[in-house]
Amino acid sequence: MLMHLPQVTLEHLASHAQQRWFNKREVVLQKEEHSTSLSFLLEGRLQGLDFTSDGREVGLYFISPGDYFGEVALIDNLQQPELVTALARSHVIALPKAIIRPILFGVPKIAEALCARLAHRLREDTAQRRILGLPNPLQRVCAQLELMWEVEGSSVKITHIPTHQELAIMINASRETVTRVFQLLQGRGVVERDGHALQVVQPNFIRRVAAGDLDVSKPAAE
Amino acid sequence: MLMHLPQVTLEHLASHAQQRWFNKREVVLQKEEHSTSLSFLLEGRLQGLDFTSDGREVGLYFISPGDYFGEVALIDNLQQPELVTALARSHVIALPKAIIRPILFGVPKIAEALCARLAHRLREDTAQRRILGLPNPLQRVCAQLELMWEVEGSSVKITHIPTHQELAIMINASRETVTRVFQLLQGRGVVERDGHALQVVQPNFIRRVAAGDLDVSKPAAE
DNA sequence: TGGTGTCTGTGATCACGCTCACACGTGCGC
DNA sequence: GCGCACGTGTGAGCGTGATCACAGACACCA
Repeated sequence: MLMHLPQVTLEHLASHAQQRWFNKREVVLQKEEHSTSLSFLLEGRLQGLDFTSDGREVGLYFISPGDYFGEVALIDNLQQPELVTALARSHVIALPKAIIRPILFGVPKIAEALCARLAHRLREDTAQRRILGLPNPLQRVCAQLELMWEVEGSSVKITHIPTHQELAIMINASRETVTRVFQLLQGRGVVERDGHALQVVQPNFIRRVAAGDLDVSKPAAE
Repeated sequence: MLMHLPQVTLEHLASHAQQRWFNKREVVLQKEEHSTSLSFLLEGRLQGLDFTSDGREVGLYFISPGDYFGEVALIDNLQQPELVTALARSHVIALPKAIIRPILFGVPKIAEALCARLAHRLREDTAQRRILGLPNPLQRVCAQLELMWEVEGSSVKITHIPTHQELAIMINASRETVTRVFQLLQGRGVVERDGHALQVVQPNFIRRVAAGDLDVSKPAAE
């Protein structure tokens, strides 16, 4: 996004940037706080979350290294709409609002990149909403995994796999149900736990379950 | 949004605009179509919707007169992410992409307004997602009504109330369940049907149910 | 006016997932 | 190393909302 800026501007930005490490479960952006900066995630994993009016957690999105966040409040000058917390120890760099905001709308190329980023987030939200339409938690877990995995050659994996609880609030399921789904998937050798990563051994199985093509109960195709 | 344009540009736009009426249930924007224009709703009501991978409908958002839509595909030059259909006979005006796009990023004020609009949609999506976190359909219906109602003095109402089916897909419930909820609300005099409008007689009741403060079963405060 | 299709209303059934309750494992900090 | 807290695993029970299958209401059009 910042690639279109002249060198001198970049140095200007860099001199005002604040970097900081956040521990797991630490709050990176507080909800309803007044926006003070635009933040970039360099390393780790964050989760945007919110609460229902009756107090239960709702997972909104994950943030991976390279993404920036906190744009919404920066753009409309209103309060931060949701909470952002660290799922793992994370390295964040923040550009003060006063420095970055004039640039966002001053340089057309940047404004366009910003719009593209917002459009992308809207598409992601829609994808997430589609998952929530799935009737049972098994399908939802699989669809969520499909959204998160990274393909490298023939290997499909998810690094920094969230906890069952963190997944559960993304897909409107209870923690126990997510656990049971993982038990099923691991039992069939569809996925394998590997420290903080999850190896997806049979991506097609996941895909078919998510699409509802596969009846779960019997067909253990051993 | 277009208020910042000079007169001559407005006339230029107007001369290329296409207006059209859509009947109820007609498709206004087809999913995965290539974007050709930016559209404005002048009159009526539209719904953005999508389908899960196993084929059921998912309601995403409602569009009211004065809103524009189809921006996402216009911005990122990809396919239209979701379907838009008419819930009632609707009047739509479309500006061809070739005409409007250069202006969007050429005029800083416009770019800023566009960003603000996208940020607003993200906030709305979050609000909708919050609703989906509510545990039971009664709460979700009430929360949805709260999102949609318009306050005018002491009267609270929803004009163009969607059908039960259209509401059901917004809040992940079955049509029958929505019907039963309305039966309950009408039976207690909380809301009243008035042709295509819905009078909200006791907004506080709705609010309290949505927040989970109210136990539904007994307290008919007659 | 009848006729057709879309909406709404309602009962009966049943499986599914939430909740609660508790045990186990394992990592992490001290 | 031990201890504690967090994450995971698992059972039993129960409520609730999806589903199916209709009946009735209403609106719109010929």
